[in-house]
Amino acid sequence: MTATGAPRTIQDRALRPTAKVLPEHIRLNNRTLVLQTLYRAGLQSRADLARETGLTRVTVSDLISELMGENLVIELGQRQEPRPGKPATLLDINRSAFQIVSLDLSGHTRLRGAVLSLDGAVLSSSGLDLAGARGEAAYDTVAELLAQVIAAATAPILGVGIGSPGIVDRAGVVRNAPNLGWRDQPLQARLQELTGLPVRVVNDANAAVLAEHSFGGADHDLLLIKVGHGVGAGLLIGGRAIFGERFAAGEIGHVVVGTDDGPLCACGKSGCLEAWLSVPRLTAAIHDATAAAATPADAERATSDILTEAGRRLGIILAPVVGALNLLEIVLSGPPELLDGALSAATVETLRSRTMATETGDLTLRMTAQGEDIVLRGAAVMVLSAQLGVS
Amino acid sequence: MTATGAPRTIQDRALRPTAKVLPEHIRLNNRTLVLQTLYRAGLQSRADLARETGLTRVTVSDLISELMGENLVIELGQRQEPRPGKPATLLDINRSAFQIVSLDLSGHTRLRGAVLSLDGAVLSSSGLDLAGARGEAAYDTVAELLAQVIAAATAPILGVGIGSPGIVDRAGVVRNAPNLGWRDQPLQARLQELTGLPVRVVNDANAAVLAEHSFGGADHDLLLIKVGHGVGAGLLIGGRAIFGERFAAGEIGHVVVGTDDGPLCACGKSGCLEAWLSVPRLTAAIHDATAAAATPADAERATSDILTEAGRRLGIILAPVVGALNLLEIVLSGPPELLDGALSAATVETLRSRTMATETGDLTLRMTAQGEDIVLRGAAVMVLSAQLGVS
DNA sequence: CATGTTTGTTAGTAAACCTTACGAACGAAA
DNA sequence: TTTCGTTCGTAAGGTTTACTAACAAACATG
Repeated sequence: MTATGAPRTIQDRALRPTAKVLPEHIRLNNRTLVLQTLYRAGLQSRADLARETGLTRVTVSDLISELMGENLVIELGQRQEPRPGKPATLLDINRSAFQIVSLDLSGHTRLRGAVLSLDGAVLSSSGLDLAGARGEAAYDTVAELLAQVIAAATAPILGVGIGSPGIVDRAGVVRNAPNLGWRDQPLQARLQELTGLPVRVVNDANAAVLAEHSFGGADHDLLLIKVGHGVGAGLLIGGRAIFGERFAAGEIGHVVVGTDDGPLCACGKSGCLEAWLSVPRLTAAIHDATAAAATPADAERATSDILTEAGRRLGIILAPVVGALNLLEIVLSGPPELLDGALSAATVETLRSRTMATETGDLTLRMTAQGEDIVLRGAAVMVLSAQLGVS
Repeated sequence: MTATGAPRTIQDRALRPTAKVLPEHIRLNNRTLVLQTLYRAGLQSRADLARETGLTRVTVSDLISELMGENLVIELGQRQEPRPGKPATLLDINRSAFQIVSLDLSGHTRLRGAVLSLDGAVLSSSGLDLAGARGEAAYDTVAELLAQVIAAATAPILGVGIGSPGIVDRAGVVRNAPNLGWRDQPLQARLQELTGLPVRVVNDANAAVLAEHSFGGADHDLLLIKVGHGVGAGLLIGGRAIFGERFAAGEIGHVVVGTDDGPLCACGKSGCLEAWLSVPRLTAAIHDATAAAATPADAERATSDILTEAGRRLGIILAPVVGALNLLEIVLSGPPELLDGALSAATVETLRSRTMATETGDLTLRMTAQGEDIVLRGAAVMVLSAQLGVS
């Protein structure tokens, strides 16, 4: 045989096969493919799904009957458009049959929880003050909030998604979360045991970037900067979240910015990003400047200067990341009154001036449209992805 | 049904299914799995492969007979170890049946080519001076070198791998390579047409990082910095190369370092990484300092200072990337007399001092062991991956 | 009212892996 | 020397999957 006759691999599908594949895995893949297609577009007939997925009508029918048996898909009557041929039976995900429970543990003092629809809409929400609880007390507070939210659900719960600050591994163990006083806290396993529901625990910034991807119309490569009590990042490359070898990807709060020192940080270093950009630092600086200002105009100018400098610092630290990953889309999440103005303008300006113009010409930086629910919705995406393969 | 009864997906296998799967895809996956297992470990029996892959002996036998029919696998007699039972028939990839042709176009003035074995060993190599050729003339030079190397092969050629400087897209079109005077040069398609062989063209730094991964024992997450006439990076996350949305990932040469200006760069900005770190800049600076030095000791001290500062600059620009991606392994490729000493020591020191110590404590930075053949071997990895699914 | 089109289903086929069973070849123990 | 248990590779038959082909139902249109 000739060399050119050497076989092509499924390289486009998965770079290297890491496990054997059996016929039943085919079924799972195609089943999920159909579910995903239905989830994204909604209201389609079996024939539509066949055309969209490339499967035959026969196979789609078979998969749909399986999904209907599990109450995941329902028929919604016949299509009304006047067309030749037998009218199509419209299908959709049974969007009201299940609900998702999400918790956001990233608030410095207050934990939030919500019941969400399968579409990611917040149906009801509640909160609980952490009241300085740490360690096991913090866990108890989380469990109490979770019980509250579960009780508020009005349909079977598909699963529980939780966005936690700190370093969270793939098994949902919170390796380190200083604010909650947790080290190696097996939150996912404990809550799964406690509730009997499927639970997924992820880092809050990673949850946020998933929400932006699924509900914010973001592209496959996306960097989300979450500014709050601390500063963290969530990174999506090729539609996949990046976790890092020690699950600490996105932990850029304590990376030093620039070569001219800067404010002292709680971690002991000078000029960390968090020392420039965290909400407490910014509000304190603005407060001080406003108090010292002679006129309202002076105060406004001083405020703008502070935000511009913070934005510039963010741009300085992001420039190498944007260059190395060739990122085109950056999203900011946090208080819009701080981020959405002089700060983000300075960040874009700094990024453009410090990277190759030809590559960053179409770089976009914007605020998230998800508002404060971004972590809750991202945690719901994790549940959808884990339970249905859909997102 | 209950929510917990909702089906699990193949999420661990592939985040979201993007295409239908047919029975024949199973075959391809398992066939590649067997080939890969054999490629990495070598000299195994069918029963060994069955145990290793999880497939049954029956299936492995069937796949092996298919692979033997394509001359990709051969039998090598019976295992000699005294064990109970029927002795095993040892198998291996037919490593001498095919060879790989690689080109490295990243040299500023000289193009290199080589014939490699399936194991990535350089069997013979040759070179051709670019002699200032640009555009179509540069293409002709590449084609001439390729013909030379192909003629030197002593077995059927599995494919041609090429590492090119500049921005290369997934189809092997060189979007922009200033040194060669190429814009939107469809190098892969042209050379494939010309030679009738499968051709893969990738960016030189991306090829290098693949070589380090496959032959250098590197982990799944890896950043390779290639220092030459310019400075580029290749990035591997989860064992997959990162290309970027505009295929410009790793183009960090013209990202500005620090907040204190720096040398003027050819691109017009001040303080670009390339202005600190490229080989021409370093050698010129060292030359000047040596000439100005009063004593050999002064010269040595000045040289060390220059290299230390360059290393510090590299550390400054890598710190945000290392933090954002939680990288633990960085490899340098380039002239060891410049990189392997004060420079890399300063880079590690700077990285440690500018990122979270707890996360970068086990960060390693080292020179590549691949030497100057790194791009050639990486290009060969591309061929192995594309043609056999093996690497 | 006949015709063509579209939908969803039924029946049968091909491909892939699996389980079960078997002969061949070997070491160890009776 | 013979018997037994082990291991290897192969053969036969079964299961799962999706495909092709064919068809009835339901509709629009000329």
